[in-house]
Amino acid sequence: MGNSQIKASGGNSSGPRYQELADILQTEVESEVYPVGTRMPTELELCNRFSVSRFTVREALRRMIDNGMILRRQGSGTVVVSKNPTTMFVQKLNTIDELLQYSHDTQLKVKSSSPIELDAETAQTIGGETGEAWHKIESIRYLDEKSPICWTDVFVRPEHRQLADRIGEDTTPVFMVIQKEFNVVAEEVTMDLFAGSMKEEKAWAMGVEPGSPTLVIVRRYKDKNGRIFEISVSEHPAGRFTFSVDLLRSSNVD
Amino acid sequence: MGNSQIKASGGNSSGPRYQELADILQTEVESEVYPVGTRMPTELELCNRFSVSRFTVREALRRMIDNGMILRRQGSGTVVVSKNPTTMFVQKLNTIDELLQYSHDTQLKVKSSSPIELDAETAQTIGGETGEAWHKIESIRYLDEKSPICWTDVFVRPEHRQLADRIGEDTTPVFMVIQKEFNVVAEEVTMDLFAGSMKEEKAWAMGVEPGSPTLVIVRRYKDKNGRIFEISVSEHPAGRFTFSVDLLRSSNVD
DNA sequence: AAATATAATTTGTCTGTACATCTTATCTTA
DNA sequence: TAAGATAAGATGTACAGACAAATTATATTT
Repeated sequence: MGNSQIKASGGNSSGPRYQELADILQTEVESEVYPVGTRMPTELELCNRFSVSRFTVREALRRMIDNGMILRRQGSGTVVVSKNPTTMFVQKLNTIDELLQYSHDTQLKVKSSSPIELDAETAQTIGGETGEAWHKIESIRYLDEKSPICWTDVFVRPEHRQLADRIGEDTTPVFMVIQKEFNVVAEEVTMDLFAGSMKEEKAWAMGVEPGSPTLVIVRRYKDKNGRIFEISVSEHPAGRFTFSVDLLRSSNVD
Repeated sequence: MGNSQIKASGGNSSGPRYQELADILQTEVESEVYPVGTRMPTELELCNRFSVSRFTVREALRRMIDNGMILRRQGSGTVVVSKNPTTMFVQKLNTIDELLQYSHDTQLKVKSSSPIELDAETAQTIGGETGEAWHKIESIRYLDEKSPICWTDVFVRPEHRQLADRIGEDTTPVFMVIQKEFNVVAEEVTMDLFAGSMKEEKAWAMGVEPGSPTLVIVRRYKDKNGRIFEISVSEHPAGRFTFSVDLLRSSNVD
């Protein structure tokens, strides 16, 4: 009748029961009692083994899902996918344009806009195929009239070239414009950051000596099929821009 | 006796009931029925209002916790902390040393180790107070015998200076050594990346021309009290190191 | 009036039951 | 034998009840 227990938390030692259970199961996965790739016991089996209710078992397993050790599918069962708990640090972004990290009142001015086929060097840096057809938009980002922050080359798919006109109208990031206009969603964004030196033709526009140090940031935006729909290459002269990453230890890791 | 319901999922339309409920409450938070800073109704009140069990309510609220809209404290209640669901992109790190992004077989060789008081310039770059007492460890990271990757200055608290001897013994990252030896945990890691140029005294050690471009990475490790227990400043000559960030759109955002 | 004890409130943990839904194995039939 | 229907098994959703633990409000005492 659902009221046979005497004390809810019979736990004598530390925290809640499901946490104890999660710890035990976690240890067992680590020591390969349940090797990666195999199936874990069913909920009912765990209930019997530990003499707890399904709630407690599920609560324990939920924690193991959160740190990426197991994977569950309705009807099927529970499979071990990783020996050691993943996701130790998480970077949270509150708004979508924290991705770019430029203050909201910077402005992008388009210098040129033309279709290109990737040469070997460009293909290398942006991570594409040589000869691939893209549309290249050269632009400069300004803090105000006379303060250029960075030179940015934006590469978009030829079928999206018409958005070049829209850039600079407001402060909306380019990939946001694409998302809205062409109904694609950035599921994954990859960023590469490395040091470089400014080439002559860009140097004068940025007001620095040719060959002076720059922070290069390459951003690749992928849709849900893994297809890259935008690549941007930004070159920041030394002293004008700092890229910050803030990582928090994920709380749901014990 | 706990068996009065006829159908478990009375949901006529779409998904599970708790998801519907979460959607409704989410909309209400967005439209400021429950403004940020105020308290949401109690579980029991929500149970009555929607004629559902506590399970369903808690399951709905769990989702709102996950996307950072609400915050709950036992005994107290539920407070709204954000109007719009946060965490749009999440960076997952599988292992703790993915933070450093050096392949596991690189080696750190200590050049010098001495106590210092921060001068104005150093205080600025590492984000500390001028005159503060730290222990500075100068080192170089090598891929192999003759291939230096970067110059790294590590700053640790004076009380942790003895670990300087341990560095380079194995491939364990410095902050991991501190965590083990002194029982502190890195709850937050902040990284700043920017462009710089290599100073003369370091340039010859790295085998590059003085003033050549570098990628500078400043890492700050904080414990649970927000106290910084390690700072490292790494300077990578151009072409030897790329820092990559991979962001995934968080799934639990509807 | 201030400090302390008590009660009420609210979320957290836990059990038991029941049915839904998806998956997989088994059996049946063409 | 292969395709399709059936049954069994596993996880998902949902209900109701009970006690635990933390917080807050109330009453009591000094």
